[in-house]
Amino acid sequence: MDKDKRVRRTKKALQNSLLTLMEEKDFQDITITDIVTTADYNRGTFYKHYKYKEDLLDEIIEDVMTGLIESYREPYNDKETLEVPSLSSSVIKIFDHVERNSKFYQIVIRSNALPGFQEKFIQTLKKLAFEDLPAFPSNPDVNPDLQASFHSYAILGMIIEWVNGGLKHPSSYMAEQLSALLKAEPMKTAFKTKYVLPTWHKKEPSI
Amino acid sequence: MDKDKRVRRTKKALQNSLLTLMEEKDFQDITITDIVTTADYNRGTFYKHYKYKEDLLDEIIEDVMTGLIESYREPYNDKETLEVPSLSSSVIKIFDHVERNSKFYQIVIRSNALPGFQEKFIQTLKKLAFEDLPAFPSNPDVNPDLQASFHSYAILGMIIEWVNGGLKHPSSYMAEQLSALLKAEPMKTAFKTKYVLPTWHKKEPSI
DNA sequence: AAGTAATTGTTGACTATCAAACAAACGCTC
DNA sequence: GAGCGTTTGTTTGATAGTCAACAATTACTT
Repeated sequence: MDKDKRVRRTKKALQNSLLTLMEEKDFQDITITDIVTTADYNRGTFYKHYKYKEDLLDEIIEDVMTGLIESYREPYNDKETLEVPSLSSSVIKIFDHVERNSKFYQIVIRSNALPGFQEKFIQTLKKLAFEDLPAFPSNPDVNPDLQASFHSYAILGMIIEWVNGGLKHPSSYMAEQLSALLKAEPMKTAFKTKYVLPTWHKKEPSI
Repeated sequence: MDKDKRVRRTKKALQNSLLTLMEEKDFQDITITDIVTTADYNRGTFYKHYKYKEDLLDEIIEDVMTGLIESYREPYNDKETLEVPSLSSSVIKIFDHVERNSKFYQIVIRSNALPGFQEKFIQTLKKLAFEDLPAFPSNPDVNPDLQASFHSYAILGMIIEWVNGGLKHPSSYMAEQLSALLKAEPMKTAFKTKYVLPTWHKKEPSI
C-alpha cells in the first residue's frame, strides 16, 4: 500500500501541514488551498489522494493508531524468550508512544476533532487488550468487555489529563502512576469513602 | 531557476542529507548511495541534478552564500529613507546569518571541506564590501583590496572562533565585539608595542 | 590473482506531481 | 439580487522522480 517514495513523502507533508494548521484554527475553517499552500504542493496532488480534508484527518489518526499498536507490541517482537505480555509492561509503551507523538495528541485532544479520534483510540486499546493479553480478562467473574472498556477509558483519561497539562511529566512517571492506581485498587477506596462511611454513620437505628 | 516545487524539495532534502552525513564521517567516505538512502530518494534522482557529490556540496555552499548576501542587504531593502549601508550595521546581519545557519557552519568549518568553503566565503564578503559600501574604502590612503581582504578575513576569523566554541555567545555579542575591536584600533596598539616603541627608543640619532 | 561484495553510472518504462487554466459554487458587500 | 473575490473540483500536457535491471568499476579478502 503506497510504497512509492513520492506518495509517502507527499502524504506525510500534507498530514503535517494539516496538523500545523489545526494548531492555529478550527478544522472546519481550514481550506484545501490552505493545506497545500503550507505544504507547498499542488492542489491537484491533494485530490489525487483524498476527496475531502476529512479523509486526510482520518488517515492521520489511522496512522497514529497503527503506531500505537506497534509500540504496544514492540517489547515482544524480537525476544526469543517469548515473554507473556503483561498489562503493566505494555502500558508503559503506550505512554512512550503518546510522548513521541505529543504534537498530534496535543492538537487533536484540544481540537474539535476529539470525538472522532477518541472513538478510534478506545477501539484500538480494546482490541489490543483482547488480542495481546493472554491473561485477559484477569478474573473469570468480570465481564471482559466491561473490563476492556474500563481500562481503555481509564488510560485515555490519564492521557487527556497529561496532555492538557502540557505533558509535564515523563512517560515513566505516568506508568508509575497507573501502576500505583491499579495496585491501590482505587475503586475500593472510593467506595469505602463514599458509601461505606455513611452506613457506618447512621448507626443504631431505632429498633 | 529551478522553480519547480519537486526540484526545490528534492535538492533541499539531498543537501540536508549530505550535511547530516558530514556530521558523522568525512566527505570522501560518503557515498552517493549514502546520500540518497538517508534522504529517501532514488539514486537516479541524484544523477538527474548532479554529476558528483562535489556538485551537491558546491551547491550547498552557493546557496548559503546567497543567503549571506541577502542577509547583508536586508536592512536596506524596504526602507524609503535610503539609509547608507555602514560596515557596523551590515556586519550584525552577517553574524545573525551565521547563527541561523549554524548547522551548516559548524559542519563545514570542522570538516575537510573548509578550504573550498573559505575561499567562497572570503570572495563573497569582499564583493559585498565593494558593491554595497559606498564609503568603501574609508581612507584614500589605504589599498581597497587590502582593506577588503583584511576585514573579510578578520570576520572569518571571528566566526571560526565563535563556531568552534559552539556558538556560545549570541550574534549581538559578536557584533559588539567586532565593534569594540574596530573602535579600539587594535592594530595601532599592537604596532605601538612591537614597532613604534623601538623607533621611539632610538631617539636622537647622532647628528 | 582470482573472487566477491559494494558502489557506480546509465538506461527505459511507469507514475506522481507540476503549472496553468477553467467553470461552478460559495460567501461577502453594496 | 448583482457584482466580486475566494474556494472548489477537474482537466491538460510537460516534467520530475521511481523502480528495477544492467554492466563497469572499485576495494577487500583469501
